[in-house]
Amino acid sequence: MDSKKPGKSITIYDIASEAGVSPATVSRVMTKSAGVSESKRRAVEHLIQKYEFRPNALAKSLSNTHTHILGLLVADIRNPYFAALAVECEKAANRRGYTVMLCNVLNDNALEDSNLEKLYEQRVDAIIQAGCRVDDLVTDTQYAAHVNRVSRTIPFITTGKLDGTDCYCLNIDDTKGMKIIIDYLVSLGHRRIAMIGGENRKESTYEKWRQYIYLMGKNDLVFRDDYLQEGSYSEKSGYRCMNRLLDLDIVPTAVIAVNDFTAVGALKAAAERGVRIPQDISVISFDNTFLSEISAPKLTTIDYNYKLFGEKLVDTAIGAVEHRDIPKKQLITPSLVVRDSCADVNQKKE
Amino acid sequence: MDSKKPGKSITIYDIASEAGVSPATVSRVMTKSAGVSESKRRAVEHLIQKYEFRPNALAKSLSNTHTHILGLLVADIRNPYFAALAVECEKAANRRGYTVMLCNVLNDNALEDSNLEKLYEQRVDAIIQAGCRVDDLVTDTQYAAHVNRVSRTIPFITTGKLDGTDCYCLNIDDTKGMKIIIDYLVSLGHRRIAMIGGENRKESTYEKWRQYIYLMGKNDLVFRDDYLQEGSYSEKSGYRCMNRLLDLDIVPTAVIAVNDFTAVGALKAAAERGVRIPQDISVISFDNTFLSEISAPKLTTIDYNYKLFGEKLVDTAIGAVEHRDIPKKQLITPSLVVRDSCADVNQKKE
DNA sequence: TTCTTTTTTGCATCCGATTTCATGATATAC
DNA sequence: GTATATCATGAAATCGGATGCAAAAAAGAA
Repeated sequence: MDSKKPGKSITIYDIASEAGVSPATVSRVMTKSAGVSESKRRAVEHLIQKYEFRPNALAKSLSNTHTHILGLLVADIRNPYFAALAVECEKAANRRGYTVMLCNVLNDNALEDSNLEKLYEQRVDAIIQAGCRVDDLVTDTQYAAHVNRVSRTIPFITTGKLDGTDCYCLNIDDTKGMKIIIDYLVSLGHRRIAMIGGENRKESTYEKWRQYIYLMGKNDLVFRDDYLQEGSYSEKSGYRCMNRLLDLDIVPTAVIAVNDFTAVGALKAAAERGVRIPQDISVISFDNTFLSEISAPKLTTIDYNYKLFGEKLVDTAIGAVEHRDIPKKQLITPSLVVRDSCADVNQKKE
Repeated sequence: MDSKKPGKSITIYDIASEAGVSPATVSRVMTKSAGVSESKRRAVEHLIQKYEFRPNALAKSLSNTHTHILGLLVADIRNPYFAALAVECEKAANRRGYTVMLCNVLNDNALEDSNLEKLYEQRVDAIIQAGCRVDDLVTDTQYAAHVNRVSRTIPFITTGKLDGTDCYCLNIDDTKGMKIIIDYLVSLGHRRIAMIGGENRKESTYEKWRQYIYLMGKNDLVFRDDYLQEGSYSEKSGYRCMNRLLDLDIVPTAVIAVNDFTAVGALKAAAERGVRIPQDISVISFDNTFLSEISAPKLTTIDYNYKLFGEKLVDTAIGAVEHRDIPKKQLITPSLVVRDSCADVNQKKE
């Protein structure tokens, strides 16, 4: 039957008995705590090497009530934005001796709830939530209550706002991001600027729109309702929105895409209709995922500084775990990455 | 100080004492095991509801020696291929009551080793490894030894081959994949077929090349050394390889890219030089990630059936955990997804 | 040498579940 | 009404480490 799969792993008790010491001493060696004589320490260490002993993390966590695991809930890891963020979180966590436990929400509320419970049952030290329902403009109160229950025992960090809960919020400063974009386009001489993609129920998109409209007015630029094309976050959506813009009587000279996917769709629509980017129309987007590097032309885009973002997320989580005094709200300032998709309106070259 | 962060979660003991029963009874209710009177069961269930009691998974796992967690080591989750696979693994695992613990190797051997140890310390029930060193043609013997030690106690499933270890291997049938491609191109009348991208030290790439060369001969097609352009797996590499092909005296009529990234690079090179895809040259690739959907034109590509792949990976893992009789080697048959990047050579339309 | 002080060491308990086993309570059979 | 089988229940051990505490050993002081 299970001829060779007994595979019981060895324990500090095994080491202890072979070394002729107590399990407590082995434990002290493992945790490098003081008060072990040099001779016994060496004896124990030798056996640890010999058997390649690796302590059972479950037992460890059970006894000292922390797991050194951070739960990370993301909307969908297949989206390069979340993948980039998740990797940076994992790196940052690793550097600090923590592990990340990743769960995908996949736009499924039931799955989001069950993942939340799973992380809770695993007694992760903190939960970081990026995307998902937390980004919705109007907080689902039942969900908020759910989060509140969990966050009573486990620190909760979110990239949304999640009103009515006791969470740490860490956001990208979308207001500033949009301002950087508009300033840049204005500096290139653009006056007819459109914006495509996104859903108004999403906090960050809503903020971008609001800021877009505000800055249109403030800079005395052309604002038309049909220059703000609502959609979603997909390439298809960008394609559709861009086509609608290209059908207008007066076509904009610059298009802001809500994210890289949308921008890629816009590029495709333009290419199909023989509209040259950036000579005829400039395109600029948010996210700076690898898509902006591989698209043709490469996209000028707002970078979220994933490394810093991930690091702050993790630091906030760990800080909360260690009861340090962490601000409840923090903002990350984005920056502009200039590539090839924007041009000066006055230098349209043939 | 920690004014409101005591947050001790409740236990079966708390429930037991309030219900006036023993912890054992509470446990029986939790695990839905038989032998609890209806009255006590209801009393306990009521308290579980009331306090929203969630059992400590650590304690549970410690006592019954399985965690219901599957470790998943991937090369880099930012690569859409791994993201697609990871999500399918997670879904499949969830369906079977398991959780996935994901770790990125990020092309860093030390990180790969430490992740392996971390998963071992967590006592995950099984480890699935996709990409990483396992895909190397020549197995690093030291690494194999390392894996062997872990796989003594934890079933190990890999998408590579990993000679000299006791692992379950689950591969894509690249031989068949290449045959499907060549057959398809031949059916479209192509005779000058090139192949770009990949590294010959990677098992799956090596197999593709070998099969490509073999089928060139078998089908009596044009084979030239410079039609096989070695590179890597990036968009940049595809771009460079494609340019090299376009510089040749006799340009191929079809190009096989080792993956979607490479194909996207090839499309970009072609576009820049005014070469139309697919009218002038057909491009076909492996992977079928979302890139093949958003590229222009959309890519005809080999699909790996991520759902089935993830499912088999997870089933193999769980099967091994449960000591069921699982084949040590399995193959997944890929299929062709026809989109817009290949054309019949005889119908070059102006 | 004897009395302190300091350092080592192990015993025992805890963390929070599961599970075996013995016991007491019920139900069924004769 | 007694004997037997069935069922419900809790006490206690277990999983594998961490750690407070007291005892033992070693080191220092007088």
